[in-house]
Amino acid sequence: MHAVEDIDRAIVAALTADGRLSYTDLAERVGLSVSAVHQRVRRLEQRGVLKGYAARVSFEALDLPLTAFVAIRPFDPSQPDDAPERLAHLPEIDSCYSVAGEDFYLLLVRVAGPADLERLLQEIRTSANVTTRTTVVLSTPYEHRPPKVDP
Amino acid sequence: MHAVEDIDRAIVAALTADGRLSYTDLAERVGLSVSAVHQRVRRLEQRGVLKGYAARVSFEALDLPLTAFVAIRPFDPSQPDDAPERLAHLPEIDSCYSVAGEDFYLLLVRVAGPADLERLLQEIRTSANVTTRTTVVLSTPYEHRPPKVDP
DNA sequence: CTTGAAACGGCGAGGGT
DNA sequence: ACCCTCGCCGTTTCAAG
Repeated sequence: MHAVEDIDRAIVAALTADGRLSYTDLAERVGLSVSAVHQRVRRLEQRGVLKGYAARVSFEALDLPLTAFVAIRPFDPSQPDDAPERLAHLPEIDSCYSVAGEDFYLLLVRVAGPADLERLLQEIRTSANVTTRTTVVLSTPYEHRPPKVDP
Repeated sequence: MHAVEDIDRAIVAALTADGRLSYTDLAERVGLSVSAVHQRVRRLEQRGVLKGYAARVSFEALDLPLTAFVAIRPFDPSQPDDAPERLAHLPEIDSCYSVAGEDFYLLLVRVAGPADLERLLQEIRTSANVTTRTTVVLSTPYEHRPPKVDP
């Protein structure tokens, strides 16, 4: 997978900050014609550099004000480790990271409150046969910042 | 901030999965006219339920293949705790969570490789006067899944 | 990469239930 | 209050140079 350079980086940076930018705006921002920009975006998409577009939502507004990290490790390490697939059906799980260190996976979860968190933890433990260690998020100073692409 | 319900939930779910859906597609998906959907989306945006739109990028393609979690706590807990602001200038930091538990903050960072991670950790320690405990991410089974909004 | 032209979608006005 | 139809205009998209 090749690196991205020059104008493409500017396009990626702009779309990362505002995924709904029109090709017209994008074109005058990078100094090319609309068609040229359109073509570059399509190439970036089919190369997998741009993987898609998503709306940013307020989890508070969706009644999911409680965020937590859940570190998990297998109850029986000799069994096959398929925790991610076993947990994929739980919509409260935002992300699943396989990590080095004491734990096997780190989950980022979003729930309505402590009661739902308790229910979710029990569900995680029984679904994947794992133990959990949970860290509650108190506030989020910032999240999902656009990566630097200009250097 | 009120809860979101019925049709609005469907709109949010659709835009979370594809932030570039046209109002035409959105309209036939939720069974309303284009104008009605457009109006609802604008209300959701100005109520802050929809906070914006962003392109999803491949961090590998951007030469940031190494992800890690960095737990930090102040070297001197008696000093004012302004770590988030002190670290905000570092573009490698994707997210900053204030957490309960042994640590003060949990950072999600993305870098090009171990050498850059080392540099970043030194920068974090000196910028915010903190100690760090780093967990390297080996792989990411899934990330940023759309929240459930249908029930 | 650019121009140019056709098709499409965004977006507001006005009226109806 | 909410929704629909209608029409204008900007945007997307493709063909040709």
